[in-house]
Amino acid sequence: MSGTDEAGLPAADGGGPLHHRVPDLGALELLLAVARLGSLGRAARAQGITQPAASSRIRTMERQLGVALVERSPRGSRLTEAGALVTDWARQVVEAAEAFDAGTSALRGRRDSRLRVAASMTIAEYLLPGWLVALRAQRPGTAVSLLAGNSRAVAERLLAGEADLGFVEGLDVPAGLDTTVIGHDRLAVVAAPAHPWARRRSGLTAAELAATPLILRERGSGTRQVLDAALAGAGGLAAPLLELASTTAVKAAVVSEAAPSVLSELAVREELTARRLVEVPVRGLQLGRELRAVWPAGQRPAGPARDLLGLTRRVA
Amino acid sequence: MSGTDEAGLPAADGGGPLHHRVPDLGALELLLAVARLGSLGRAARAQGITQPAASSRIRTMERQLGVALVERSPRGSRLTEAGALVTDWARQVVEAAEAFDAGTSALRGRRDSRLRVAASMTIAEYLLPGWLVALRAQRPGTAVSLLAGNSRAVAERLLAGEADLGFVEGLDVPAGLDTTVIGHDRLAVVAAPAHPWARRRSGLTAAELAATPLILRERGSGTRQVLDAALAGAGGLAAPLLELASTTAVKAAVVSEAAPSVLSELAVREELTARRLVEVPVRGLQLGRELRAVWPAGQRPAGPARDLLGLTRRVA
DNA sequence: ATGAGGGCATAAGCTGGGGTTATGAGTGGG
DNA sequence: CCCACTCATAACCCCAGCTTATGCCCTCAT
Repeated sequence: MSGTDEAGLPAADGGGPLHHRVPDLGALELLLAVARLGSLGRAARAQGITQPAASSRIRTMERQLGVALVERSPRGSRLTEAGALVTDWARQVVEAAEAFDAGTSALRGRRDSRLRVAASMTIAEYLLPGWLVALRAQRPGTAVSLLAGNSRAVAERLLAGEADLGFVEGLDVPAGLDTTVIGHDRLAVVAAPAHPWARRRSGLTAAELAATPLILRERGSGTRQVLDAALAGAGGLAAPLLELASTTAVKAAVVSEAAPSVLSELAVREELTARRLVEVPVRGLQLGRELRAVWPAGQRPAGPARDLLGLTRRVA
Repeated sequence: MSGTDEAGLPAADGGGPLHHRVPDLGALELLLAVARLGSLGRAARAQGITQPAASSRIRTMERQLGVALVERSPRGSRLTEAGALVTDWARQVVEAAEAFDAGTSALRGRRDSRLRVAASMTIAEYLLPGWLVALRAQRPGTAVSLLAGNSRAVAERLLAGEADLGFVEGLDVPAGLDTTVIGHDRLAVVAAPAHPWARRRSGLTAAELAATPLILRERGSGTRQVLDAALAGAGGLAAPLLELASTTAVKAAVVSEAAPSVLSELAVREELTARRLVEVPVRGLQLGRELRAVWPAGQRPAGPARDLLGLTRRVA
């Protein structure tokens, strides 16, 4: 796939595979329950297991992590100081798992679901799972099905009556659809921290960016489309150094190949805060784009589609 | 703890406990390996298991999710379209788990670690794990120990020689320490989507905010400190409606109790994109604060401390 | 005082998911 | 045409995590 080869670099983390050093989801959920409920027994009941099971599980986790997490007393259990910290990190994992669950559930429900959503890749990857978690919290019964594709595919599904609500990023508003802006995204020029551009506080010029071979998604992706348009005035985009199929492959290539790329802000948020990637400012270039909800012209969204639309307004 | 009671509301998600519907970390890692390496067998070897085990595991996962993830052929395996999407969501979970691992490893290493870091709560919760993952990727051998506390505690540790590098947010630069700004954070006024403030596009005035009883962290937290200072000119902060010990408890209370709060942008990023919370703009109020690295005056960071410092520059 | 009740720990026993080895069957390149 | 690679199936094994059954400790109300 990309330039990264697993056999070559042994995972780059500290020791064996991750799941030997991280408790499983059940244990993390249990820990959250203990934090919330203040007692192993109650937490156990909440998780549908017995108290000894919970006790043992927490103990195992403490041994595995080498840290005391809960302070047991005859009147209940409270989190240790370290336990509070661990619990917060655990919550991040559980929330990611919830998003995973929401996303995959939507993927499973094929035609029969009550709300059929079609979304572009970036939105499906980074935004939709969060929305679905929120939707589920608000309207627990709603069954959602998801179809991911580019703008054209989304439009086709909607017009064919095979989807109730769509989400696209990009500049074009497909014909025959009504639309509303739900937020904004921005493309960011990113480079590995070791790349010369990473030190440029002053920023690039648009011409400089246009002249540099980049690592990019393949032509036709929404991201690529916006970039092409933005750089049309600056001499047009240089031939890409590498064209890859997935955003993730691009990110991996940027990190390792030491060539820059342009990616959605949403896609690189994590990498930027962890400094695996660095954003390079570009002077005088508009790389913003609108995130839009779309639906068949005239058919104002109702029912679950309306609920979801309400949730997504004014993001980013 | 807060207003949320598990016995009352049954978890608010779709069905049974999460870990019955989400594959465990091992399976997710395996899926990522398959995506990266293009073959079940290679992925298996990379994970240190045998090919049949990998085969069975992926198959189990496909049954569990009800979606075909990989397309098997005699020349390898490629991801399905759905599989690519699932893999991306899986990656988010695995990355959260990596952060968990990095954080807890640091917590475990007590005194003997080579790099001893002291950090304020917000930074320890939301930023440090990501940095540690990056550090580990860059300098695999580094053993880090972590101590979390408020600004004063961080300063004490550094001055006592019990920590090599510290991170604080807030306005005060503790005496006897050298410091550099590594980024900026911003406090955000947040409310539940149902709260009247959530509809205010025009924004609040500072006086309005000051006059409203909020849900807050207890006095002494860095967040609270900044807020007090910022509202001193606007008549001072009203008596809080509720004072809670952890950021998470505050978030939960905001969602359920329908009273607003003021929290670090870092802490509510997830909730904002999922619209579990809504940010309310405030006119003419400076709620930014600097994130600073600190170390004992004169002792310029060297070795691993220098590495970590290099990683964290210019975040947010 | 003293029992009732909630909270945690320990012990013994079962079960199944996930691992292994061994093998077979399909496909494309030399 | 056979080798080298892929994946699937089968038979077996093991231990993580569950259960039930107990006991101790502490607190609070009678």
